[in-house]
Amino acid sequence: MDAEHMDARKERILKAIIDDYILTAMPVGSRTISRKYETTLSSATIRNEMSDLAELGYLAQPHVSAGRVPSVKAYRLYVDALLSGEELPMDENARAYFAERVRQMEDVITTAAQAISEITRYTALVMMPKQLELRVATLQLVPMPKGSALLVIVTDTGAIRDTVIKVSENLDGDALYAISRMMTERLRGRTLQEVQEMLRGYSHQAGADGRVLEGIADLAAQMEKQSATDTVTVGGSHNILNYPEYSDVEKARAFLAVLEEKDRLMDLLSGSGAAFTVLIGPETGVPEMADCSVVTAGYRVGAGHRGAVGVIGPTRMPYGKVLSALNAVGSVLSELLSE
Amino acid sequence: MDAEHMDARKERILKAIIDDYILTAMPVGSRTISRKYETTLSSATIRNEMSDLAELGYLAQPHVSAGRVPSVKAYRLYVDALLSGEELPMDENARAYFAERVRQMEDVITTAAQAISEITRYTALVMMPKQLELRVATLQLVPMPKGSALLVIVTDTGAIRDTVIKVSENLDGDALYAISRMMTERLRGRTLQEVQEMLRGYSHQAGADGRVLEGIADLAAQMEKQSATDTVTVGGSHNILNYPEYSDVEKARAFLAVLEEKDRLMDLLSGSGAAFTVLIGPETGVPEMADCSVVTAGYRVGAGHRGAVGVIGPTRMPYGKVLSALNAVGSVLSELLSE
DNA sequence: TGTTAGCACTCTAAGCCGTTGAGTGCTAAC
DNA sequence: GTTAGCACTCAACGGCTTAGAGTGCTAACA
Repeated sequence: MDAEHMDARKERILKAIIDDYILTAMPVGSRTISRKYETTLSSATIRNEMSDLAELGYLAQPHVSAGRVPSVKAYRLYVDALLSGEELPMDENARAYFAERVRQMEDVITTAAQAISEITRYTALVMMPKQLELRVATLQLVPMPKGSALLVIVTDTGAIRDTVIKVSENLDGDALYAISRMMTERLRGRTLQEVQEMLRGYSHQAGADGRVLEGIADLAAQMEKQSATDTVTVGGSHNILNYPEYSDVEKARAFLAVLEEKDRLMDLLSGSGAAFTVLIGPETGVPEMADCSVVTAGYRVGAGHRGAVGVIGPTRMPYGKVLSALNAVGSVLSELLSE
Repeated sequence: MDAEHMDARKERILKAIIDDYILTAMPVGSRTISRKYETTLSSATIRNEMSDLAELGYLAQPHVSAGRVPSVKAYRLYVDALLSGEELPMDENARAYFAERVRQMEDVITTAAQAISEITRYTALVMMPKQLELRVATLQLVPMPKGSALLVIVTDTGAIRDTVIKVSENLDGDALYAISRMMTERLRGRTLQEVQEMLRGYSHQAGADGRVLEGIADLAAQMEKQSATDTVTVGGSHNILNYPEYSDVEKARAFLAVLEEKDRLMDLLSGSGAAFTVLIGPETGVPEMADCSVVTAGYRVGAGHRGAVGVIGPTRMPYGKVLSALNAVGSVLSELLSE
């Protein structure tokens, strides 16, 4: 039996099977296709075609008297067709999620994760790439009640971080501003790394309040630590429970446990660097997600740097819709973070 | 048949049954008690006692040939004994969780939720009470690259909120500080409500950059909105999957759905106002949590105000351990937030 | 009077059919 | 190349049986 090659009809039938399976999560029989999709053909004809498709490796049978289920190879074909198609449509209401609170990078990232998970009803991943060589732009002390002050550091990229430190009770707003000015003058343009080195040296000297110097060094260290490594945020983690693939609590637990391991998630997101990536089932390399696919889209953040947004859901997911959602959120992110 | 009254031995047996059930989640038989807990008594004797306890309403039988399961009344007795006992021990390593990042109130709350869920392996709730009448203490603009500035508002209670706003490109650090000083002078001591009213009035006038005024008003509005209502944070929500009570995905989903409804959670936390509260099963009034108990502990936050920390877990939970964990985290919170 | 051994009884959980129905593969006719 | 028809397979389901856990009761004992 020569395995026949794909022709247009086979492709149509395969697509119909995938579409139906995505909808129902149940093996698809020849009658279903004959009645719902290819009404001009009888179920027997569909059976012959399905048999060929099975031989070509596009369909699998859970058991002999069940319908057919798309294989990884089938999804691959399906997705590749999608990706090579014309421009992806853009889910338009994505922007609405960002209407209000655009504050810091972290907020934007969290909002994005929430937006994606709500739009798609799957688990969302958002990756923020590391930012090396952050340089101090401004440093300021804001007076607070009771001998405290809020230390704010702003970097050249616009990242903001603050912390509360103790200062002498007799420093008023003007005094704190004077210190801020002086420190900004000295530290502007330095990398976080340099700031720490400089201040650790100073701190034994006299001069300004030692606690201020220490506070600055600590905050710089913290900022560096947080920004020197890619971070990934998860949204809608328990959406997975909505899908019959994970109606077994054990499987669901294993899945959720993987979501806690940020480095494994990183591997999923830091794909080829292409605009879109789709990893299907075993391609993810994560056994606990054998029934899942990971769809990712890149977004620009400033010069050259790239982040990624993604979705984890059952292999049978409406890839088209997911891709447009990611496309939309990715664009909004590029826009917000490239300013 | 007169229902006998409780005596010391009945109480011991009941406690043994509860302890065993907490451990195993399986109906407890008379043999188990006779061998593991009351080794001097035969199973027949235990059976007689258990029969009495059942008649008194402390034990239930899933079916006639199964062991006994503690009733709500039994848990109540067990817990009340616990609560009226001597001082609760304090889980000592709770403080370790707060070692590093003590920044804003929100951070503390989130950390607390995480700490509780990790210590107990249950779902944690942390309630932060509303703060009416917040008054502005300081207001400051920190220069940022490219015609932006970071607007920071600090209240008399030490709450901090910031937002990025656009300002004229030609305002340097000193100019921004001058504006900050002026605005602080005018707004210090005003409630957030008043600030908004004043600024909405101004904004049509000339004077300072209109966008600054608008930014301040917006931020004040946001702060007020956030602080005017009790908020509740959830940690470790999917810990529930660890327990056989929720090995059914449907039940687990319903449970997780309730966790999203903050107002229902509020009802659980805003209990009697006692130091500790335990709601057992149906006492929670949440049908989706019929197999759960809610344990809460209050903590002080500033003058008079009270927040609450809590745990949601299966009715058969080690109440003693949970109470000490909550006690410990509550104390740390009181300490951190009363400063 | 309280404790215990013994025994009959009950009821779930687990395994074992037989049946049903969906869906296939193959063949023969169009 | 398409289709009707038919034999065949296999999971899912319900009914049945069995094994085992645990009870309640009774009678004997200290």
